[in-house]
Amino acid sequence: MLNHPPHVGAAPISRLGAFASLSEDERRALRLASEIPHRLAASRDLFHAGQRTGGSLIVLDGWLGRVKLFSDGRRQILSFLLPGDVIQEPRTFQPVAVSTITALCDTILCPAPAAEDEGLREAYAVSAALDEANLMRQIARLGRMSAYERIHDWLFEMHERLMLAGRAGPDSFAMPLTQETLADALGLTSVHVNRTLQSMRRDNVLEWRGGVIRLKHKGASARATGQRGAIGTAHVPAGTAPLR
Amino acid sequence: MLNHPPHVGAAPISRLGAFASLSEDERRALRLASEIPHRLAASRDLFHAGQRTGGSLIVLDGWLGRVKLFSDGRRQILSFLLPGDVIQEPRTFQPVAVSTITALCDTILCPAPAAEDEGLREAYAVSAALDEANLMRQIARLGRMSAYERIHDWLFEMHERLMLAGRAGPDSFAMPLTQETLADALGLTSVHVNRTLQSMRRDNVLEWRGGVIRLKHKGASARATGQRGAIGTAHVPAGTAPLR
DNA sequence: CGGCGGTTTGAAATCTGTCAAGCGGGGTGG
DNA sequence: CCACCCCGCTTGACAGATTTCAAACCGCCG
Repeated sequence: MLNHPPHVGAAPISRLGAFASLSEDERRALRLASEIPHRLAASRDLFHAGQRTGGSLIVLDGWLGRVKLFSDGRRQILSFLLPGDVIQEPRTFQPVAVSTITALCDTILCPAPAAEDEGLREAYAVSAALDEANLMRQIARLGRMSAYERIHDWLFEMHERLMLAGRAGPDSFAMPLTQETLADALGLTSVHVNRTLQSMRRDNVLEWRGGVIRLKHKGASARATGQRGAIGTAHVPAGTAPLR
Repeated sequence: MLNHPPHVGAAPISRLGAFASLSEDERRALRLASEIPHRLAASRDLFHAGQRTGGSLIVLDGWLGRVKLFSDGRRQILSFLLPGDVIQEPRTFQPVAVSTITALCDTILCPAPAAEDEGLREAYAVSAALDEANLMRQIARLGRMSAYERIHDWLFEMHERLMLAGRAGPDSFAMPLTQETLADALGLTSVHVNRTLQSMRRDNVLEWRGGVIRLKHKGASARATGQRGAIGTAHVPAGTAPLR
């Protein structure tokens, strides 16, 4: 019982319930599923060990990442899986797995109840659509944003998503990742992530202490790196606004 | 009849047929659908005009791109839609459209036949799975590859995909895009794309004349930009290999 | 206390972007 | 038919962002 915080099971209901109205049966199914949690220690791979569960999974606690490793050691985190997120069962015909799913810190997962009814079915569909939108957001981030903008945009995405799962305060959230991991997600170097974070602290955009990030000026927008002219003056790019 | 080359209708059957075995009925449905083509002129948006077709579409000819525009003019092409590719009907509950689909050159589309049978259903599913894999490949490309590697990897992806649609030779394909467009896809500047292409020509990696790209050394791997050491010595990163 | 992982800092190298100008082909209109 | 223009490709010089390499610092745990 004390194994994990009491609210762990709440994330899926909070998130999926925000996507579609769930029947009492469906909520119960989610609650039941969360009673049979699987633990995955930091830096362990999902699906690599024999732990094929034969179905989709839901993240109850901790962060996972879809990771692509290069043969020379470079690493790119393609996407993050946060509490409440659904990990779809890998399709059998899927072309050779392009990526692995790795626990970025200690995590807890549970099986995703089958969508026998309307509510869950829709919730899963919305969840999948959001996942895809987030992949695209990640592409835009890597392709056209400066380091400063990338970090800023990423922090807000994480905050929005954690809010959905009921895992974030109005302007803060627990950040379990290392700067190096962040760098692997944003296509940067840990050194540069560090420097950029410092400049954000100087700009009074955020605080990061004791594993908790606090975003300031929630309304205000980001300042572009050090760039000048057309780009430098202001704003987070359009469409970077809240996704839902 | 002479409106468009005779083989235009072949792309969908070639590509989807490679994903699942299609019944004669299904092939006929595809052939029939391609008889009612919609044209979309270069730089026009899909779904923006009133041309909601009420269903999914298939690309018969030309290239489209899923594009994200920033308020300050920056542009990122998130993904490409080539002949034979399926454009899924935008879901109604989809969070505000993050992207637009734009014709990158003159294109021809046709409605996608409903998947009433096993074959097409699976073909569409595989197609969607591949699309997702390609999004991830794009993320890895933007996040961890040098300009030289990005272009190289991208060219090979296009070649592989065009092969599926029967639209590429064993080592060449028609390239309808401008270097500027390529830059918007790879998160680079047209100037830098130009210089990098030249260095690839010097390295005898490719030829690009008269709108046709010829890839040399198909087997051989890329040389990293000008980097030295661990990375510079060689190879396209692992997993960059053919997807299927 | 020593070691370890993660964070900071500094200085220099390199990649990529910016600005600006020239070149070249293809199409259009006179 | 030719002048002209527009667009896309090229080139050069330079500025700026990000990486690389190396070392120091810090909190924490055994």
